[in-house]
Parts: sequence; structure tokens; C-alpha cells
Amino acid sequence: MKSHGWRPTPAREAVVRVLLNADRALSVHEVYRAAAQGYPRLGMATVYRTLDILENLGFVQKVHTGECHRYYPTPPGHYHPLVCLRCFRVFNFAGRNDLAPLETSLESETGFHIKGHLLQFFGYCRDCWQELHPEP
Amino acid sequence: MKSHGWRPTPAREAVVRVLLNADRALSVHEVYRAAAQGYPRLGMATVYRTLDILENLGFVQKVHTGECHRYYPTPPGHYHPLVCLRCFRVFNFAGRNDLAPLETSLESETGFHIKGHLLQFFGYCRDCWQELHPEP
DNA sequence: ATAAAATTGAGAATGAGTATCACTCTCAAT
DNA sequence: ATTGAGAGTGATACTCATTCTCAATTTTAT
Repeated sequence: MKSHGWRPTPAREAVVRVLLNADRALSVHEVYRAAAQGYPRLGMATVYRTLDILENLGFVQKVHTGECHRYYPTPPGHYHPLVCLRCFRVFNFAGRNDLAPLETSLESETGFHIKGHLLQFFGYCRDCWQELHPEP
Repeated sequence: MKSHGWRPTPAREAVVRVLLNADRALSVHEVYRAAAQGYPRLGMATVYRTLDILENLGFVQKVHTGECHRYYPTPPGHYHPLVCLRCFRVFNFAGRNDLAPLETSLESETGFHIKGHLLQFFGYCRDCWQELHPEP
């Protein structure tokens, strides 16, 4: 991050630390709460700003969940998220069928200049599913 | 819609009419403005409610665009949208690689109960791209 | 050290979407 | 044709995620 022209600051460090340790997708407010533990005078605006930077650099990814956006650390490689709608844990799956060729053929077929895509699955992880469907 | 237990009303009719004639994805406010032409006492709340119903029935689909959600009529068959980020026209493409098998294998692999997915491409259509990159 | 530039945080502002509630409309049963 | 139960409506207030503003602070290059 510092190597991309962004200054290292304690506020940013606090946010980054929280995200790297995240075992699930966090809401902005969760990131704020956790990061403010180690850096109490942190402000929400800075969290948003830092998340934007991290997302642009590809260090974190945003997921849509029906409610607000959540962020989780980008895994190495090209994966898509399968998100639990209850605990927001993320399972990253490789695009069995890579989207790049589809993207290329779509471009020539439609004349569109494609800028990106969105692919994710929603569901309930094993644990949450069991808690939601208790057996007597 | 009427056949699914929902009462036919002029407000709903006005909203439906707008969407069926839409040649691109419309924001809720755009739907409101257009529908209110033919039914001036329409309220925003009803537009939101009707769009929810139509989405649940599968008559319209929601797209994410970076800003607010937009809706467009669901084409017959199973397609995914390629959305122009400038004019919001939608090109529907068939999932060359259907997601169902991937979904099934993900379920057995991860123990997740998958509830849905999100697949869409963003870009600029030919016309908008040309306007954004004028040649001298 | 010091000036220039980047960064910050508090709080205000924005705006999409939701909730409320008194009123109106629809429709099946009379 | 009437009616009453309950679906539907719209004005309005509200929530809350996100963005904006700006003066004060921190960082970096000199």
C-alpha cells in the first residue's frame, strides 16, 4: 500500500490489520469498531477512504449481501466468493469456467467495452444452516 | 401478477406498464416519474412495493450499478445481464456455462446451502463508448 | 527543521430504502 | 347492488449507509 504512493499512517494500519485478520466479510461498521480498539481516535470517514483504497489496490473485495456491503481480504489467485448470509464467512471458489473467454466473446458479439463483472453465490454455511433448522 | 394473488390496481398497472416498455434498466425514481405521468397520485412507497413483488414473481430483475439499483424486465429463458454503465441498456446473455452444476458441486464440496447467485457484467455499449472517446 | 502536500476526524449533508398509519379500494359473499 | 374484511395506498417520518466539508494535524521531501 505504501508502495503505491499512499502514506503509511496509524489509522490506515489499524484498518488493514483488522481486515487481514478477518475470517469473514466485515461490514464497514465492524471494521471501524475493531480498528478503533487499537486506534481510538479513528473516524468512520477514514475507514471508508481506506477501504476504497484497499479495494482499488485489490487487497480487499466487496460483497453484496442484501443489506450493506462487506469487505474481506482478497485471496491469492482469481476466485469468487460464496458468502454465508448469516455469519458472513466466505468460501472462495475458483471460476471452474473462467469468465475471461466469455467476456471476450461478449465484447465482440455486442460491441460493449466490458469493465468488470460480479459473480458471487449466497447461501448458508453448514453450521448456520444447522442452527436455523434444529432437529428435535 | 393478478394470478398470483395480487390485486390489480391502477398504481400497479402504471408501474408494470413502464417496466414492460423499458428499453434499459430504470432506477426506482425513473420508474416513479414515468409511471406518475399516467397516474399522478402514485407514491414512491408503492413503486418500491410493486417492484419487490415483480422481482419476486420474476417479472423484473434488479441490477447493481455502483450507484442505486435498477430494474429491467426479465427476458424469457435464463439470462444474465451485461449493463452499460452510462445509458443502462442491458444486453442479456445466456450462461454459456450454466451455473447450476457449479452450484451443486459447491454445495457438496462446502456444505453450504446455496440460495442464489449474482452474475453480471458491466461496461459501456458501443454508442456510449464512442461518445466517451471522441475521435478528432 | 520547515514548507508543501497528504491525511485526518467531527459533524453535517445526502439519499436510497423502510416503516407507519389513517384512509381507500377490491372482491367474495351475501 | 351492498357490504365488510382485509389488501393496497400514499404522505410523511424515519433509518442508516455513505459522502462531503473543512480546519487541524501528520507525513515527507528539501
